[in-house]
Amino acid sequence: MRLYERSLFLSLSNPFSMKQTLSEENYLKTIFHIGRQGQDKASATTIAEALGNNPASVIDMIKKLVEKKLIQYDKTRGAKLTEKGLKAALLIVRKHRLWEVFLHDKLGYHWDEIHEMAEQLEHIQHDDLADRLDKFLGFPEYDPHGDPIPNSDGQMPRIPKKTLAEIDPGKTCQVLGVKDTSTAFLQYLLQLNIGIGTKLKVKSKIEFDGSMNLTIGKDTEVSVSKKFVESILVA
Amino acid sequence: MRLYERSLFLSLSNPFSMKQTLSEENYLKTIFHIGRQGQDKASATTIAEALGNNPASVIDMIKKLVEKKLIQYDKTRGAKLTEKGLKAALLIVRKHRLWEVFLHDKLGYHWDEIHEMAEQLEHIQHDDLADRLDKFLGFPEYDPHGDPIPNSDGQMPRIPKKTLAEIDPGKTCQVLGVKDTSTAFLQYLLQLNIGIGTKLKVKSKIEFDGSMNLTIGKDTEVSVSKKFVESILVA
DNA sequence: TTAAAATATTAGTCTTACCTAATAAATATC
DNA sequence: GATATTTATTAGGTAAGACTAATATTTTAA
Repeated sequence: MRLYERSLFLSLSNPFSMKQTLSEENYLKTIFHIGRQGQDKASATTIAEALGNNPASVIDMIKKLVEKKLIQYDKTRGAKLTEKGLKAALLIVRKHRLWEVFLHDKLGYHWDEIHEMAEQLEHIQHDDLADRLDKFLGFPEYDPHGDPIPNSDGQMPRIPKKTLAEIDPGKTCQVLGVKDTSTAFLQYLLQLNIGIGTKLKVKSKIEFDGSMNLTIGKDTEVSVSKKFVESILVA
Repeated sequence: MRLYERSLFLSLSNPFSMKQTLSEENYLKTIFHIGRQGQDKASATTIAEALGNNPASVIDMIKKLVEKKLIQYDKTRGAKLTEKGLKAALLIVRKHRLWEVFLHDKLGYHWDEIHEMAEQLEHIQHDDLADRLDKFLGFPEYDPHGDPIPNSDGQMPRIPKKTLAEIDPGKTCQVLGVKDTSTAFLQYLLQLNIGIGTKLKVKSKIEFDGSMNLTIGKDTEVSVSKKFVESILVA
């Protein structure tokens, strides 16, 4: 039996859930992502930074989302999604990642080109569009960046937690995903010919600055930074 | 050699064309559709009716579109797309119809369910998304309602002009498309089992009210109204 | 524990894209 | 051609969602 990250046995696409505006959806998604990063709390400032907005604007929206019972908010503890808000956020994430699979697998875009389009596509509203798309794509479990796709009940397979930084010298591992999905990083990976499934051998580790010497695939050798090795998920 | 409705040899997706807002796009699309219906001019009132807006709001937007050189406007002659506006409108129509093909052919939606989703999908912005989608779908020439899809140069195959109303009694014809894409009409057609390619035989024509008796396919007989026969395109 | 720094919040503005009500202009009808 | 009707336009207003500047509250650190 598969391990699931959480047990939320509610259909993400039930017709009773009220629709959110585009802006509300983006806030819910952001709060969801901050919450799941672990460390940070979803404070007004954190949310503002993530969205590139002013904290004052965030306060306005927080009031609106509390009003709509999509989040709980406490000045010191920050924002937290309610069951209803979580459901909405999971549906948006589900749609985002399914569309990324579509753009990558069906239209042939590279993984550094798909994020911006998926940001738009995730807001397309229709009762069973996500489910139809899911079926059409063959019920993928991970998106092209290795991020887990919530299923129609809001369940997500566990994400791999180990980063390349934790691999010992001499060992070989396989890329499962990335923690950083910025265009700059993805294009760098593309240039190095590293994608999901690529085998990496850790030649040596420099304790001084956390950098590593790697063998990519058969024989390409590169030296990469601490930041780099901490952004790659492996098994 | 194919006949094309117009000769506009400009790429619809050139990177110099400025982006429009969602609302601007909807106005351009509406003006395009009114212009191509033939009879009506795109007056403030006509546009307002088509969009379900107030004429006063339309005037505001007309000013904005004139300012942006997307339309020309004359109080008595109405609005007319400039070359730039036409290009923008054709791209929206192209995207709308391509997404309809996707929803119908790939996700298995019926033709009465796809319009609303395509209204959202047509606004997704990316340089070559339409072209990639076009290729993925096999360069379709018509959407699931029989409407022609502009190619990447803005060219469109001629649309069939003959309606069922023009077919003489005793003759058989084939459905090529519909002039009315309302849900009510499409669901009625679905119920009658009429789709693109369906063969219809005109049994008799009632001169009094323009209604007709038809044989659908092999043996189903129905009586349909004037409004009905004028909404079906045939060859 | 108290001052400095960081965060949260309020108040007031702005833009987009709508609206209503009132007025002006064009068209149609007698 | 004068009047009724329809259409166009202006003026002023609203809601969403952003902003800036000013103020209040927390948190951190001396």
